[in-house]
Amino acid sequence: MTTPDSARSDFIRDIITGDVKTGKYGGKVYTRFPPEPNGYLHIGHAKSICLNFGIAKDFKGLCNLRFDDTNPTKEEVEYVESIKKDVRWLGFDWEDRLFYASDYFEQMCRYAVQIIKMGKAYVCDLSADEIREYRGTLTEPGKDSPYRNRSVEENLDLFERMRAGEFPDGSRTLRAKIDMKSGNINMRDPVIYRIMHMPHHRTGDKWCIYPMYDFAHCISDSIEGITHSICTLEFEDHRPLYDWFLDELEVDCHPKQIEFARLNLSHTVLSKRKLIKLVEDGNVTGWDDPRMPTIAGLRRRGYTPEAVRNFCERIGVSKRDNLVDISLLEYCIREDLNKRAPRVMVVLHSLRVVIVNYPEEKTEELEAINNPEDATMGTRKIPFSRVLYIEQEDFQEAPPKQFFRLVPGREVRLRYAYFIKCVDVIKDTNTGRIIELHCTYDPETRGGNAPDGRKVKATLHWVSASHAVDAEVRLYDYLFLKADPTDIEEGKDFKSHINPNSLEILKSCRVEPGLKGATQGDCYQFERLGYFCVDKDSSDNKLVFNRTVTLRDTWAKIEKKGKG
RNA sequence: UGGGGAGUCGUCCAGUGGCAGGACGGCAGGCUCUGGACCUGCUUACAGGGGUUCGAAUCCUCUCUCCCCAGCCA
Repeated sequence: MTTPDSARSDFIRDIITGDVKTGKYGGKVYTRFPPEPNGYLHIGHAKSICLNFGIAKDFKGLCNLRFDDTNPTKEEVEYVESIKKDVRWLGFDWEDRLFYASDYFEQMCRYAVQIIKMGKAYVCDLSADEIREYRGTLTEPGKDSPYRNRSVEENLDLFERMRAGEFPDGSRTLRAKIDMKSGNINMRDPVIYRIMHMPHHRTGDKWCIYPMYDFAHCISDSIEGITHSICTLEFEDHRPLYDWFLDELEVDCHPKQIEFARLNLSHTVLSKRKLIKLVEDGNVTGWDDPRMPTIAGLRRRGYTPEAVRNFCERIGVSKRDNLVDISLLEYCIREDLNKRAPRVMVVLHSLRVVIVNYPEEKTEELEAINNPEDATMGTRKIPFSRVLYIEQEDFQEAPPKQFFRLVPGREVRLRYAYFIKCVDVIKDTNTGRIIELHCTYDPETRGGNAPDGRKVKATLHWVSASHAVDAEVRLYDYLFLKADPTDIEEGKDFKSHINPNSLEILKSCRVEPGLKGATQGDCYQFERLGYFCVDKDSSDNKLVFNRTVTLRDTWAKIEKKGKG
């Protein structure tokens, strides 16, 4: 309990280690992940989840899941369910510690009364606009509300009647009496309760006043016995207020708030507002669109919890503004899938190949390795016959020098099968388009090796035409063309950088027969192409795959360089 | 121009008085029945100026740049 379990270290763990050493909080460590149920979780939340649950684990403490549900106008049950699902999927367990800020409304109300009695809070009749005017600006101090000096009795009475529902929305607020001249605007008599005649997803019609974040959050933390309240940088100047409430209330548990920089990921956006906009405007099909950086989107895309957790570990934690390159995320999923994904052969853009010296009716079963990284995954049989499909881009009639795949007259290997040589290119007489290739095979090279030791430069993936199963494959690309889509020109919005080609649907791909019956979530490496998983739209009649990520593609780089 | 934060390779994170390091990316090789994986090497950074010190990314000081805050959102 004195040092973290793992070697992992960051400035937050350092602070906590210090607190544990000095015996602060009795040497205990207790954290919480406090989402507001007003949207789906995204990879930025994953960073926070890994941090909070990870710290609890490292220090042998606990971490609660708590919904910060203090604003009934934006929050929905759908979101709490999705959040629970996503946290669980990421691999974290809150056990019996599922809480809601709304569980504490009664206690918060008692605390509010206590602060009023101390003369440190008052009911204010100013309108929202007036409060804004009185607040001053960043450079000018605010001025006191005319209601600031109401008597404790009057405040108590008014607050009681606010709670009883006697006043309309927006007519009054309860405010902390702190300092209208503070350089920190959060301390200029912040609102702590507002009137909202609005049913709450958990408390129903019980309340018509709801506490504000600053009041609710510190109290919730305190009630739960949180020791370290970890949040993002924008709450840094809320910390004096967090501490003010807990000091005034003289609570037993006064957690330490520590702020870290939120994650920014290149080529995507991570703000709930913007993500909601993408969903609502139909730029994506929903919160779980595989292009979305949401946990639900990543899951559907084929990301594994291990890869996401690993990513969160690798990006580290600090207080600097950051823009993490999405290539790191891709590296993490490739690293994971390379070890676990069975290999399989699939042709995306098919080109017909006839092996002219192979018997018409013959079919043979060839043995293929399921995963060269893991011998325990065994082998499988794949059918070979006279007519095959290969990838269109694996053949060129007039190739550049570095192209070493199939060309007229050249011999290449069909993976796990035979060496073949292209002897004829059949074209459509009208369009000139290549329709099929005629090749010969060398029977001596069965399995993929030549007894005479001769080598070929390329190995192609293929599928036997008569045995192939049709499938739809969805190829995804970055949602935004620019690394930082929020970096925009005057007068434009983040949508101006959206990638119009972030989704490409391939309707008639040919997959090896063994893939028939693959079920939702199954992931594979399509050899030489990338990692793919079975989408939820897939059915027995129609296979649908999502491309999770391509393989590292050296050839694509060479090609690009040639063009660029 | 008030308050609060932050500046280290292209990117992210370490280093807190003693040779600036790791990861990703990039580049170049090796190996290979996936132009994959794996292996090797290389590239590149302490925002700037003063000062303290035998010695400074680290301490002091001045400056510059960037981010956050004026919701009855969180």
